[in-house]
Amino acid sequence: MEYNFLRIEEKWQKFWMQNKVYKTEIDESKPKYYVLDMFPYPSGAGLHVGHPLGYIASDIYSRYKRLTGFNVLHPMGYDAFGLPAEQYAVETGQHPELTTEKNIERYREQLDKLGFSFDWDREVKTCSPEYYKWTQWAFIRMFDSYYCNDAQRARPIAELIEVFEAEGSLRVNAACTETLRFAAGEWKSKSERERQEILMNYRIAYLADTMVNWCPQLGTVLANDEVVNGLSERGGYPVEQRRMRQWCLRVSAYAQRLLDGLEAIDWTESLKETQRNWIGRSEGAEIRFDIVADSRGGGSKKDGFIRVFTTRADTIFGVTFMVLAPESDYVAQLVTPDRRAEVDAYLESTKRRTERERIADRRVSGVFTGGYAVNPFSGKKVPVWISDYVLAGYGTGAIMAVPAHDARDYVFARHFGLPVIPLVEGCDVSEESFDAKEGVMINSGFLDGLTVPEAIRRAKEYVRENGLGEIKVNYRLRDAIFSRQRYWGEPFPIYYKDGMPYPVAEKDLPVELPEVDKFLPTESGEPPLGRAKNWVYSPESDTTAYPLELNTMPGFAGSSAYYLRYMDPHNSEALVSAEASKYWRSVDLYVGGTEHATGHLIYSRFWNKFLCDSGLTEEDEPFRKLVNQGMIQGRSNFVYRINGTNTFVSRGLKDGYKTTELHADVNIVNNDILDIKQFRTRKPEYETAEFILEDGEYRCGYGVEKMSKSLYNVVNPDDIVVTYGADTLRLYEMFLGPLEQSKPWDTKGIDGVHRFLRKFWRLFHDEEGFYVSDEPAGKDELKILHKTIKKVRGDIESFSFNTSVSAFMICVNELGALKCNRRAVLQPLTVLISPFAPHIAEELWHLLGNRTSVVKASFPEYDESLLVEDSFDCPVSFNGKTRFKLPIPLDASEDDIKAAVLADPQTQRIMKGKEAKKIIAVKGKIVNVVF
RNA sequence: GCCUCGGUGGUGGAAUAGGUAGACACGCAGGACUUAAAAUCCUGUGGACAGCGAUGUUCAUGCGGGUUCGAUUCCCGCCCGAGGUACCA
Repeated sequence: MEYNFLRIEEKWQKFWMQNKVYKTEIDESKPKYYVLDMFPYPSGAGLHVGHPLGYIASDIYSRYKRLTGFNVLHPMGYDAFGLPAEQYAVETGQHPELTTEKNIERYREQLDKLGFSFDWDREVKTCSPEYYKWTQWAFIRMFDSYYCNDAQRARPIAELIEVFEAEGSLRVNAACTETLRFAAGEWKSKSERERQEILMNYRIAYLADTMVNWCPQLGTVLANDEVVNGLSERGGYPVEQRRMRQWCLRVSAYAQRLLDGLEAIDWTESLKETQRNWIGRSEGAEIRFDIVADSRGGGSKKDGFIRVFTTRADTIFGVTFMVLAPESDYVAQLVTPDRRAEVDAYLESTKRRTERERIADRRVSGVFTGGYAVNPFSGKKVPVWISDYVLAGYGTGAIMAVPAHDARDYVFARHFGLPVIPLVEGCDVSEESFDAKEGVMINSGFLDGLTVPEAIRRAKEYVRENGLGEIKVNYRLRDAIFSRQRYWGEPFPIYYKDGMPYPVAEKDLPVELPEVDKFLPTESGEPPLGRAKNWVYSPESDTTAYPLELNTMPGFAGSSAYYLRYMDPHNSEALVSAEASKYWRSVDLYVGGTEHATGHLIYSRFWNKFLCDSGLTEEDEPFRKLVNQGMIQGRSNFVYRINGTNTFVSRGLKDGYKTTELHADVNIVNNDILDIKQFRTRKPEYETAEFILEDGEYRCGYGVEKMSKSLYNVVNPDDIVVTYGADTLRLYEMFLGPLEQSKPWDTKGIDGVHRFLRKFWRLFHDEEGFYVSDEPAGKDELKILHKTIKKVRGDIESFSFNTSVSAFMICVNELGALKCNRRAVLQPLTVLISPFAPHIAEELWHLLGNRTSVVKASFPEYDESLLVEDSFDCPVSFNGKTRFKLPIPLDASEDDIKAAVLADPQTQRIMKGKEAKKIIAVKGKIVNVVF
């Protein structure tokens, strides 16, 4: 009987669905295990063979865990809000909900063909109101919370109000935008609006005027991780800096916890490192430089000093000037009247440059303010400049410049002819700065003679002891900008009263996305929600219709807590019930791509920590172990058209001609040989094409590129499933190489895996049909089986699925050679392979006479005693080089082994009568003779 | 620039505690079955040299050193590739 994979796969997919074989419930009698895939954004292009790679791996692991006695939660859903659907809507007028729904259907169809063991009853879609109700709910919790630095956790904002009422803000140590100082009496005398403004300074979800990444083409602001090299991640449009009032999340309050949390989780070192870089902790000192009074500009109103942050307090004696960011508040204090015109011109010119231009064009620019400040260590007066190489958003937006020991300051100093004072003995600063933290200090007063690390420590102590500033830790991580001027996203549960935002009552959630006539901004420049009719809210006992927020939430809002919702997806009372949260706790294994390292994976960890502070989640970290699957790239094929003709020349002959390289659809190329007949049908102009062949064939060139429609290298999983079956596709994707590694898809190797499945099938069949023998298994057969069980168990635990597939192939080849058809061997082997190739396993499992699904079986154990040999083919080496193998009894002593080796005629031939100087015998491993 | 991970046959890749380098598969070559093709099965397959031959010799895991009886594996210094990050003070 033939292996009819199409019939088998259809049959069992139907069976699994109808019987809800993969439905999961809380079961206290079993240990839980939570396996999660990063849910996909359902794009219009559908899945290509690269997408399911991670899903296959996680499915294998889930099935394995189930077979080893775990209650496995393995859900799937859709990250359904997003820009492409909205842009498509703008172009076509179709509601994004419709296109999204259509795409989801298509995704589901494709996924269903691959035999995944998802519990589809738990499906979530971020765009459904039942789901985003809880995104909105979490946002309100953040709005109603502040971060207490003493307790290192979020607390209700009501507690903060109590403190303000009792004693004012002086003893409050909370994460905030600006440190405010007021007494209880002052608080009490403030108006409602003033109080709300003060509280906004502390809320974890807060509204603030900040510098944001504004993308004019997209008409929206973007978070830092959505900007790559000054261009928008989506679309690649220029991004500029703008000051706007936006919702933000106080992620920076969690910087240290996000950093510390990395220690305890099982992620790859490189991913942790990426996050550490992104968080960017640096230890240093914040030092005050007094502004020289008579140089002060007219606009001086407050402090009279400039704060700077530095990690190199030791270099303070080398400060020859200071620099302010153009957007810095200090600018107004320092500009002298005679410099005003020039400074204004400079500020104007920097404002016009986009971030991209600043990066691309690093020419030195700057302007002197006319003002001076005093070095608190040396008492020396230094000029204060403005330049766009200092960033407003990091540290204090002002720096002390030490040109001798900082490359950027050096370039600036040389350009404007400012002095450079070397501070390290023997360093040469004639050509470039000396940035290394090594050497012995000079020209540095009381720091002279200390090494650099000693000097850093000493200088920081001096700052603290003399009240010149404070020792401080700075983070690069900024608060997340949480507003988007878009339609297709979660609406904010916020309304405005007297210009101040208030949260919608919990009972009125979700605030559903309203209908609009067009998905574009309004004529007055408001976001698309400005077009909605009746977009207002009336809180209880107030009949006034207050306007609702016009912005929507960004893409990462919906993906930040979806793993919690899967635990209890239909709960209308809570994001997740206490019972479900206590049982499932957190994700044990998370599989997905690295591209989310500084986006989703930071936001999710932040979101989870916030919910954990409120007692809603059990674990501080959401994803205990994370595996990054590599990208499957496309393998493109090329044809070479001779310039100015319609003649195509084969790869091997193309060097004789001037040709243009064109993509050929990989689906009409086999082993790099072009199907000319099909090629002619692809484009009208190809119909009459001529070909210069080699050996009667047209050979294509190839290259590895991203898998994309426009490059004609997309391979569709549906096509593979039809020709080879889902089990073959699953095995082949795993066989392709290590999971974490990126690799090009090349269909030609798939035959080997398909052949293996047919051989496997044949073990259970003779000419008549299904036949297995009930005779006891032979020793050799059991040994093959148990060797494979041991190998596959180890491989799955370490995610080395590629070598498991090899182990299966070896096993089936060896059993085939023995003509093994014993049930005692084939039954456990069926269970063993079922995580990888579930359809064929299920079919064989039933043919073997089992009534239940193979999912309910137990993963086979191996018997070590069967694997032990009584003798061992010991490799014998001479001077480290292995020459032959000698069977040696395992119980032989080392002396016996040495004697046996020396007595062997082959040894005598190789040594040609020479004396052995030394013999090393490692039992069970090797013998090495040195002569 | 800094950080992380890699570099093994014609190709994808094995070698999961320093111990037979190249498992398994693709491709290729030869053979069997077949009127033929497909499918299937068998054999060979890192390079060089020697031999009719079984076989033997020798070189090989990016390059150069080191530790070791023995290094793809550990250490030092380079080269190359991929990814992350970058006026972050």
